[in-house]
Amino acid sequence: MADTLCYVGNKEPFEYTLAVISGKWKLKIIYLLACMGTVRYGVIKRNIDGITHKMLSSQLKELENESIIERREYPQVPPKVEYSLTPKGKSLLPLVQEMCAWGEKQSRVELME
Amino acid sequence: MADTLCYVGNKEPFEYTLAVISGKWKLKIIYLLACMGTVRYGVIKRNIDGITHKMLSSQLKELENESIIERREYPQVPPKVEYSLTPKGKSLLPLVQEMCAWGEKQSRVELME
DNA sequence: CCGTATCCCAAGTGATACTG
DNA sequence: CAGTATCACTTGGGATACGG
Repeated sequence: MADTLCYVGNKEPFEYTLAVISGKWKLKIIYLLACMGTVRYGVIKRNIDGITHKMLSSQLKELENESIIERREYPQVPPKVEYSLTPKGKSLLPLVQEMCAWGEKQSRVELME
Repeated sequence: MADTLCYVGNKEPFEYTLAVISGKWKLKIIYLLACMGTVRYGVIKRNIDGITHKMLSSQLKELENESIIERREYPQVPPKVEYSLTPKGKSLLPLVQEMCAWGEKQSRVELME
């Protein structure tokens, strides 16, 4: 089963991905940006149920540090900041799609039982 | 960008997957079982760095409740318990593979920069 | 509007011991 | 060996206020 999966003595690829996407809200943020493209801070906040100001800020900053998302600030008053996926972030789209596909499949399976 | 991803008013598939795989150690456990097949409790513990007895127990139980893994107990002394992926768990393999592939790709990208 | 700092509580987690 | 219970503690993260 394992031959194409297990990197003997080299679990880094999997661990690396895990490190990037783990974080209470990161995948949700990535998913949202994948769906909505370029969006303002407030829009993200309103679309992620239950997230607090503090958590959104910190998660966005971490994703930015990992070059998954891009932060664009407009020099105006009141401030306007938009976030979007970087190329690296967009390269996560297959993963996101796989997650969607799996979730869909499961709901179909449940219906059949 | 969004057409194949965004389920307007229906984020359930993504959220459902998220619910299943989120948990501090779940993906690591799934990955390990994907690599090693059927393994005993103690082997899992020894192969996941930093996990405690309590955490491993609770995460295994949750994954079992979600039908991702199967628990098989042998009626002997001392006890022997083996865990493995269920069909539902195995259906997560593409996701795990995608995570591995992405991690690999990133390490190559970094080398080129 | 967006970001950060501070305070503070409680859920989550570790250590330990006990049971089957 | 595998699992559970208890207790104590750490720390994630919520509420709030202030700053740019």
